Amino acid sequence: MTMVIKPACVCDSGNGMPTPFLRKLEQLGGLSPEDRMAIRLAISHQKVVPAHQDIVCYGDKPKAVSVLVNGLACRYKIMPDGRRQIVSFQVPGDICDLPSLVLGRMDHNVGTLAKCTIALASHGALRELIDTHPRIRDALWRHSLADAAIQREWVSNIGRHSAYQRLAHLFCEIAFRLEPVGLKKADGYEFFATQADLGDALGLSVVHVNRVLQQLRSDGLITFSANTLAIRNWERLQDVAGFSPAYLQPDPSKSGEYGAQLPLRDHYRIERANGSRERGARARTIGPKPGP
Amino acid sequence: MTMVIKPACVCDSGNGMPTPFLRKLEQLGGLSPEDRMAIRLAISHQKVVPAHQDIVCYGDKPKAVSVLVNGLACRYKIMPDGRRQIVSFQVPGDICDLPSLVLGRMDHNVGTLAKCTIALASHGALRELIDTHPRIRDALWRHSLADAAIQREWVSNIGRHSAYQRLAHLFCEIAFRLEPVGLKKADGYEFFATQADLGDALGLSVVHVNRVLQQLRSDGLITFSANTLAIRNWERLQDVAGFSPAYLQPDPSKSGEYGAQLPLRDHYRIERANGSRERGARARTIGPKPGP
DNA sequence: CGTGCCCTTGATCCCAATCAAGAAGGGTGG
DNA sequence: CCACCCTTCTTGATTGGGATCAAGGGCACG
Repeated sequence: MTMVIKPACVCDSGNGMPTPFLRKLEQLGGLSPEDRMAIRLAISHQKVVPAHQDIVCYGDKPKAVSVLVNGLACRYKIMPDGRRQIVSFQVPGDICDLPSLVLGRMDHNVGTLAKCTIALASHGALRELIDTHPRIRDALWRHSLADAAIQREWVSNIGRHSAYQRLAHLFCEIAFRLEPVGLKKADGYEFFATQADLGDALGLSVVHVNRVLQQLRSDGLITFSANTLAIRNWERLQDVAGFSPAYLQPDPSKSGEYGAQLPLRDHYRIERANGSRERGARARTIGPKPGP
Repeated sequence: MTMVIKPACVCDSGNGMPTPFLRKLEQLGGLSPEDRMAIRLAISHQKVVPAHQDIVCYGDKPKAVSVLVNGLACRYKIMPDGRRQIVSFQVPGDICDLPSLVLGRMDHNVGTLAKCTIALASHGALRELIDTHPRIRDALWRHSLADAAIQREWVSNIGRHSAYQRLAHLFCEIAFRLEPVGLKKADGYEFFATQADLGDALGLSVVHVNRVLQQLRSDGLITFSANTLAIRNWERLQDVAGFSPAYLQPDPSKSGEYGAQLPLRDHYRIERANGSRERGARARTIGPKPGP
C-alpha cells in the first residue's frame, strides 16, 4: 500500500534542488549548510500515500513527523454528526504533525486529498536536532507559529466573509503558500481539491460552492477545473478577498523588506472620528457577511 | 494611564500562590524550582491596562512579551470594512504576544475587554531563558501549540455549528481554560464580554446573540448577566456543543491519564458500512449548521 | 440628569442550506 | 468493448437561520 523510497531522493529531487521542505524551512529560518545536512540525515525515508487516506488521526501519538513532499493534504476534524470540517490545507513543504512532536497527542486528523509523497523524520532524531541546532529549533517553532497564524486568518475568513469572499481568500492564500516552494505558475496552480473539499474547508455546502465558483468565473476572476486553478484577475481577486499576505510570514531574516510586502489596503486601522487612542478593541460591530 | 507595580507581587499574589501564568506554564511543562525562579526574574514589571485598549497591534514588533495576569483580553482582526473578528479570548495565564518573540511582527491585535493586569518579560531575557532552560523553552512552545489547537477548534466551531451550538461551545471552552488557573467556580465563572464581543467572536450579529442567549437560558443551560456566566446544566451544555476538552491539552507529564479525560462521545471516527480503512479524509459532506 | 453603552424586542429580508435529480467523466469487470 | 457504478459537477425549487433595520428601556457615569 505504501511503497518505501530510498532516502537519497529525499532532499535532492534529481536536479540538485532542495525539496519543498528544505526550501520552506530555509525561508523560515536561514539555515546553515551544516543545519541542512543535519536535517537530511534526520529524514529516514519517504513513502507514497494514496488519495483520501489518513496520515495521522485524532488521538494518535506518532513516533515520527511527516513532511509533505508532494501532493495535497488537509487537517480536519469530524463533528459529532459525522460532518467534516477541514481546518487547513497542507501543501508541499508543510509538516503535517509537528504539534505531536511537542504535545504528544494529535487533536485532529491529517488526511490526503490527492496522492501524496511523505518524508518521515523520527521524533528522536528531531529532538536531538532541536537540542543541538538552535536555528533548526527556531525554524520549527516558526513553522508552528506560522500555522497558527493561518488558523487565525481562517477564523476571520469564515466568521466575517461571504461565500464569494471566502473562496477568493482561500485561492489567494494557497497561491501565496505555493509560491515559495516553487509550485505556483504565472497564471495559477494545480489544486487537487474537489468542490466538496472547498465546502468543508469554508463552512459551505457543495451546491453553494458550485454556484459561487461559477460567479467567480463569470466575473472573470478565476477558472477552476481539471484540478487547475487559473487566476484571471489577480488584483481583483485579492481585492474582493480583502487579502493581505502579511500573516503568511515572509522571510524573517529579510524583515527589513517586510513592510514592502504590505499592500496599502492592509492598514486596517480604525480611524475614529474622535481621534481616540483606543484603536480597536471595541470596533464597529455590525453583523457579518456582506454580499459580494 | 498605566501604573507600574513592583515586581515582587508578580509571582506571589500575597498569599504565596503562584500567578496564573506560572500555574499555566507548570501545567504545560513541569518546571523545576529553578526554572520557576528564572521566570520570576525574567519578568520586569506589571502594569494595569484599562478596558477597551490595545495591548499590541497588528504590525507591531514588541520588545517584550505580555502575560495576562488578570482580566480578559482578546486577539482580533479588523476586516477591510471595519468590522471586527475576535479570533480568540485570552484568559489569565495566557501569553498575549508570544508569536512576536519568534516571528517578530504581529499579524493581529490583542486588546483588553476588561481592565487587565499585564506582566512584562523582555524578549532578551526570554531568549536567554529559552537557550538555557530547555523545559521553559518547551513550555513556551507548548503554549503556542495549545493556542493553535484552540484556533483550529474555533474554525470548526464557526464553520459547522449553529449559533446555539457556537455559544455553548465557547462557554465550555472558557470554563475548561479557567479551571487550571483557579478561576472557575463550581457553578460558572466571571466573564467580562459583552454580547457584541460574543458576536464578533462567533461570527454572529448582536441581535442574534441576544436571542440565542435567551434560548440557552430558557432551556436551562446557562445564565449570563452582570458579567457572570452561570452554568446550569453542565452535561447538556457540553452535549449540545459537541464539546470535548481534548484540544485544550492537559498536563503532558500525566499523559497516561490523558485518555481518561476523553468522554466517550469524543470518538469521532467514521464508521463506514464497508469497513474501509479510509477513516475520514473523505467524510460525509452534507451542509453546515444544523439547527439546535 | 443628560448621554452613551448595553441589552432587548419586533418586523422584514436575504444568503446559503436543503431537497431532488440529471449530466458528465473515469474506472472496473464481464 | 461496452455496461455499470461511483464520484463529481450542475441546475432548479424551496426553506430557513440569521442579518439587518428600527426603536425602546435600563443603567452607569460625568
